[in-house]
Amino acid sequence: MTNSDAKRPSGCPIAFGLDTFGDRWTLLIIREMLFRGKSTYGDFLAADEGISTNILANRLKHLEAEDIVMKRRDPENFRSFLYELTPKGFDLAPILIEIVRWSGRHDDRPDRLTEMVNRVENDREGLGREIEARRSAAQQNRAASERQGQQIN
Amino acid sequence: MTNSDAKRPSGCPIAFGLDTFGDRWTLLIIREMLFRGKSTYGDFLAADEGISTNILANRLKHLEAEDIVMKRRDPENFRSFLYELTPKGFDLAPILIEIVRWSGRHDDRPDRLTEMVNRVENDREGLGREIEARRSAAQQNRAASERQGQQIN
DNA sequence: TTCTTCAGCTTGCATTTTGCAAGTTCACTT
DNA sequence: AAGTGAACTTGCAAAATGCAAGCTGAAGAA
Repeated sequence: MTNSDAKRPSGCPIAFGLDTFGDRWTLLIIREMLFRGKSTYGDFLAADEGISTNILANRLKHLEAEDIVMKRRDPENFRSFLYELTPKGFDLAPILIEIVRWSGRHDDRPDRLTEMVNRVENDREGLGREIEARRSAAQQNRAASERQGQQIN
Repeated sequence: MTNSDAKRPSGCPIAFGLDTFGDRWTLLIIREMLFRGKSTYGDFLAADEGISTNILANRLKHLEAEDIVMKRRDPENFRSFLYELTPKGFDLAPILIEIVRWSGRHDDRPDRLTEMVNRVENDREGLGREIEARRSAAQQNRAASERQGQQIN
């Protein structure tokens, strides 16, 4: 789906955002990339929530079409692919961080994990640097791929 | 749905948030309340995106169960109801604001409306005050309702 | 050079969720 | 007593999701 065939062409930026990443899985895939440095199809399949393979394939295709992720061959393992966030994808970080903060305040289940919440509340700078590092690494990779005219399929 | 019967009990705060408000309609309902001061079932039905009545009823029930909205009779029109955000609901504001900012940066459709984006980028303080005003008005109303032991159905 | 494995999908089908339209209830209004 | 407006509820068709099984193409093993 590109921007022009949005399901809800209401002009509202909230609606636009939800049309782009507002389903039950997309932000979890982004989380894997942004906060956990994951990058392969198998990584995403292995995430705790158990996304099914057809949905994952569908969402990755959608995210590529939206220019939120880029797919390229893994230069170290040529039968695998790497999915990496674009700048547009990295820009989703503040949204995810605010979701983490909200959940940290309002999830009162006894067994909730607080690692990510603690990170966001007590080491926002460190987290920011980590994400920034991933962002510039991704940029290096994009540049390198372009230099090599790298094939994608 | 209460916190304890989450669809994805992974312990991740992102997953928790998505289980609570991560469908295609919930945040649009919240938007009507938070940014547009809307409060009735009819208001929500009339929103641009055209939510259907059964889905709306379902989501409002869910939001009430999650303590994100409260429902009470309209004291000025006793056959109508008012849906108002709780503090937990108001706390969603930063998430919506970050979605607006992201869309402002990345929605490049020619006909996109920028009113809300402009507001967020150029009058964040004014917007903050407006939301804060709604929050304290809601608190007054909750207090008043409790004083009167107001019935809800 | 064929055989196996691994990563990344695609396909088929049952279940669930969504969307649309029509009908119901209850509190007023006339 | 009949009518109207607001807030739902119900029934059913269409779409999305979830699960399991199968396919494909690159690498490494035999």
